[in-house]
Formats: sequence, C-alpha cells, structure tokens
Amino acid sequence: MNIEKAIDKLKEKGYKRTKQRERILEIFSEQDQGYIPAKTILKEIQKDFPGVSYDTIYRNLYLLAEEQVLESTELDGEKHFRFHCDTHGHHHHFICTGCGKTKAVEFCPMDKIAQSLDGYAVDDHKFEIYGKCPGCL
Amino acid sequence: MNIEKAIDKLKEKGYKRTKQRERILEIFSEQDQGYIPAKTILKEIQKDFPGVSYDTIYRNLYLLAEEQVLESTELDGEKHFRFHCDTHGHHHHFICTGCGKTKAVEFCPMDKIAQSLDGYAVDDHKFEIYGKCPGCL
DNA sequence: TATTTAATTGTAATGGTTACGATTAGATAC
DNA sequence: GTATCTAATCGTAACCATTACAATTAAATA
Repeated sequence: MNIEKAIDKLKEKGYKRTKQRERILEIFSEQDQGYIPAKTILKEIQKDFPGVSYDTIYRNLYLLAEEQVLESTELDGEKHFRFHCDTHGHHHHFICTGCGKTKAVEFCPMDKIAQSLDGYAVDDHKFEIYGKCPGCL
Repeated sequence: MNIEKAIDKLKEKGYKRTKQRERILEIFSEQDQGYIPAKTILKEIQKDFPGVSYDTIYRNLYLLAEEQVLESTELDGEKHFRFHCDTHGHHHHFICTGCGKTKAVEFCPMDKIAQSLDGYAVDDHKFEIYGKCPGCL
C-alpha cells in the first residue's frame, strides 16, 4: 500500500490530509515488514510532533484499519497494526515473537471446515502462527 | 476435566487445596460450554467469598492454565478461560460472540503449512472462528 | 478571506491486570 | 492436638493500554 493511494482513499470519503496522519502512514511504509504496537507509533511520531495526543494516534489507527489501509491484531494484550497486504488474495501470517516481522501463509483453513459449521453464522476468523523467524534464530 | 482430578494434579506438585480454588473449578464445571472472562469468575466467586481479591483470581487462573487444567484465550482485550478439552485430540474452536459457547473444530491447519515455514521455528499458533451459534441466531 | 467541519490537543477517566506486604490457613510432622 | 512450615489469601494500590471529551486548531472549499 502506497501512502498517496491511502490518502486519496481517505480524501474520497471526506477525510482530510493532515501532517500527523501522513506521518503515521510514513512510519508504516518505512517499517512495513511486521506488526507495530500503537505505543511504538506514538513514540515515533512524537519525534516530529511532540504534543501529539493518544486520541490522534488511536483515532487514526482505527480509521485506517476501518478503511482497510491497515490491518490489526492483538498481541500480548496490545493492539498492533501493519499495512494491509493487497498484493495477493486472502491469507494469514506467521508472526515472529522476536522482531514482529511477518511472513504470509497462503492457506486459509476456513474452506476446509465450512461444512462442519452448518447452522452457525461465521463472522470472522483468526489464524496466526507464532515463533522465531530465521533472522531471530 | 473432573474437579477431583484437577485438584489431585495440583496436589502432586505441592499446591494446596483451598476453598477458593475449589470454587473456581466448580464454576468452570457448572458452565463448561464456553470461555468465561476473568471478571465473571470474580463476580461468581464473590457470592461465596465476598472478600476474594483479584490476586487470588488471577493467580489461580494462571496456575490452572499453566497446569493445563484450563485453557485460555483473549477476546476483546479480556482474558477468558475454559476447561481444557482432553477428551479428544488437538483441535480448535468456533466461539459464539453472543454467548461465549464454543464448538470444537476437528481440523488443525498446521499440518498443511509445515513445509511453507522452512527455516522458521514455530512455537505456537491460534486458530479461532467467531460468529453466532444456532441458539443465538 | 470567510466559512465549514474534520482533526488535534491536553488532560482525565476507565478498566483489566499486576504487584506486594501483612495475614491466614492447608499440610505435615511430632 | 499442637507446632511448624509454606502456600495462599486479603486489602489495597499501582500500572498501563485504551477511551473519552471539551476546547482549540487547521484543512478544504467557496
């Protein structure tokens, strides 16, 4: 996901282009290999905008996730975000517990189990693999 | 999982049998169809032990999870617990977002993707399906 | 430049979880 | 039964991520 493309997407919906929002997107594009905790985004953006508030961080992260610019997950009780992968189809992630980097896993188990959930309404699912990547081993 | 069996398991490791711990196990056996948030355990146990502390609840839940008497997951940023299913093999769960009840799904995607994670050390994985059960639909 | 409305700031509240010193109560040995 | 040892509990406060909100600022558009 490209920054300009993301900003255009927001613009179409009436959201404004702000320095803070732009900076948040930059942070993700500089480090787009894994999930980043909200806390890290805050620290990073404070280097440029010392007075940035929690509200700004969370509002933007949630908005960006809502608009599918980012995707999110919860690790150790903390919300993490990364650019949404739109280069290929639906997939899942191996997540390195050392550095946070992810590796796409091109397999979704939902196809295999659809019939076993007859009578149930499936809204969502989560499939994540945790461990250490080659670099952290 | 049976209460006495669980207590015996703890006894072997030098953990004592206490009224509070016993009550926690009872609560799970009375309602063993789904995940229960820690908060609910606290409320429930307070009916019998009004002065029970957070420390007692969390210490016991974590101990029981450690000893594989319970299994845990995090839903909406809250830790949830249920009896560990040991009647059949490794499996996953559909979790009803309405009532918390679960349905076992006898399929684990890890077998299918082992070779795609060559060079990675897999420590853990999570596969959960969320939606509404027939009763909540 | 004026106007409109989204966005940000500053700060406080919330809520689940964790921590800890003092006290209590199982378990075991005598 | 009593003494002793140590796990367990209690009471309370701290911690920390997240959420909330009124007042202010700043994009966007005309």
